[in-house]
Amino acid sequence: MQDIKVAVDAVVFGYKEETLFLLCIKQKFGPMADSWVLPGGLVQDDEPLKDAVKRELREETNVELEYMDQLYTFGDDIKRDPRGRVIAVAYLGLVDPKRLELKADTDALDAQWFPIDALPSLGYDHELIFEKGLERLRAKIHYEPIGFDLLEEEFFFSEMEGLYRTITGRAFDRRNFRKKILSFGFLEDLGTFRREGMGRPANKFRFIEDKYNELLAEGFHFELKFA
Amino acid sequence: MQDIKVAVDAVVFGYKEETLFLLCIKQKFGPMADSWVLPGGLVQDDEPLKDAVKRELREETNVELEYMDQLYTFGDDIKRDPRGRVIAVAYLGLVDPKRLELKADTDALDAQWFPIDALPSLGYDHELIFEKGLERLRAKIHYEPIGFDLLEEEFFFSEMEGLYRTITGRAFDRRNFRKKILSFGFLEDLGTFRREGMGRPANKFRFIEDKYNELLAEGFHFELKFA
DNA sequence: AGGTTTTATGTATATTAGACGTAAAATAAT
DNA sequence: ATTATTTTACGTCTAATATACATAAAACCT
Repeated sequence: MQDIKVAVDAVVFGYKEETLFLLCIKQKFGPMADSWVLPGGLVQDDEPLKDAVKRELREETNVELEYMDQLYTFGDDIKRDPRGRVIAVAYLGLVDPKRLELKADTDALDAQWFPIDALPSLGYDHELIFEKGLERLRAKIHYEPIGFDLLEEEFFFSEMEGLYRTITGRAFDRRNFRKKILSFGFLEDLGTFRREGMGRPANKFRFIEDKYNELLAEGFHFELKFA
Repeated sequence: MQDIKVAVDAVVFGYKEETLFLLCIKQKFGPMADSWVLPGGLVQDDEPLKDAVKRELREETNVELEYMDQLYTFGDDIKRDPRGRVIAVAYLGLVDPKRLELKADTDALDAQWFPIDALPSLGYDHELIFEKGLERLRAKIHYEPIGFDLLEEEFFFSEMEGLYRTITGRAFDRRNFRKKILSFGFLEDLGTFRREGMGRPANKFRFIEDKYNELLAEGFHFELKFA
């Protein structure tokens, strides 16, 4: 008779002011009580995996995410959980943190965004899971338009630029970047807006998902390189 | 108390003469006895996931694969297994079928390669898993040099061409394809060999993994497009 | 009014992708 | 044995794309 437990964990990234954040909770119960860990927990017998992550995320952080991507299943290390054999199916989520009201809910002592270069030490093997999530994010940014999930619905081009610079860690030419993105044709130009501070006013843009899907159907292939 | 079982399944592709093959077994026991399914089975309590797939593959088909890639974890459909809640961690493997001696081993009635466009109907949700594997294979062929796992150690360029034509389903220019691949610099030219049948004798080539890894370290990025 | 900052747009050049031409080395046909 | 046919090998020209770089416009600051 098999005795293996199945858990789900969420690697949720947020972006704000040139910084990437990871969503963490302080655990209330169990062997890692008072440690920071990724949101997550055991799957219920009659619950699809993807519903389980969403539920845990809601219960522990009050964050609602309509869509998360399956990231990786961690099950090679027999002792990754001190309580016994547990495999974890990890999911990757992206949000603009301004859209969400964070609060430690029923199942957690605290919930907080940490800048990824100033993380607390994480319990279990969750640093490994985080690393895998970051790696995936950095890969995906090149071939899927996921950046828009991390920005506000309406954004200035320089904000998008900053996001890509932050995630890739590379400097690139603003003008060529803008030209490239606009050439895709899935951004709507919302016209000029005053910005706080100095400089010429800038145009805001919005990602048109329908247009993107239409392009995909025509064989379009999103791709960005940052030499 | 959670009651979920954990299984592993293997999507193993082989290539021969312009055809892609899928490795299947005829199940001996259980609700799917006498059905064709993917090799796989329940994970043992003290067994890493990756060891479990390799073990099942060996026990059921006599196939030894040193490396398999995690593909996807199937756990959203509560009733994917009629015996109860089972989630399956699927792995993707690639081999040159000529290198392996196939035989139904202890745990299977039969083991066989099927051309992917002439598959028997598969038990459980294994057609779904196969589809996911095929999709991943077709994606990977564009950005990782996985083709060489499916070819013999030493191969003619036209064989590689046929493989890429088969997997992508597209015609492309032989001359430009060859030029592109050779420009990468990870193939060793083994000189000219007589071929059976007509035509000018051709050079054999070999994939130099060390050279490829060296290139990766220098920032090289494998990429092929088939417009 | 002149300097600074940020945005908007354009152009010239280098690099790469794609289309295509032809010769060489083997077998097959007459 | 000479000529076609098949397959490979190698090269060239052109179009498309990426990269580097120039300049003007619109705001704020002094």
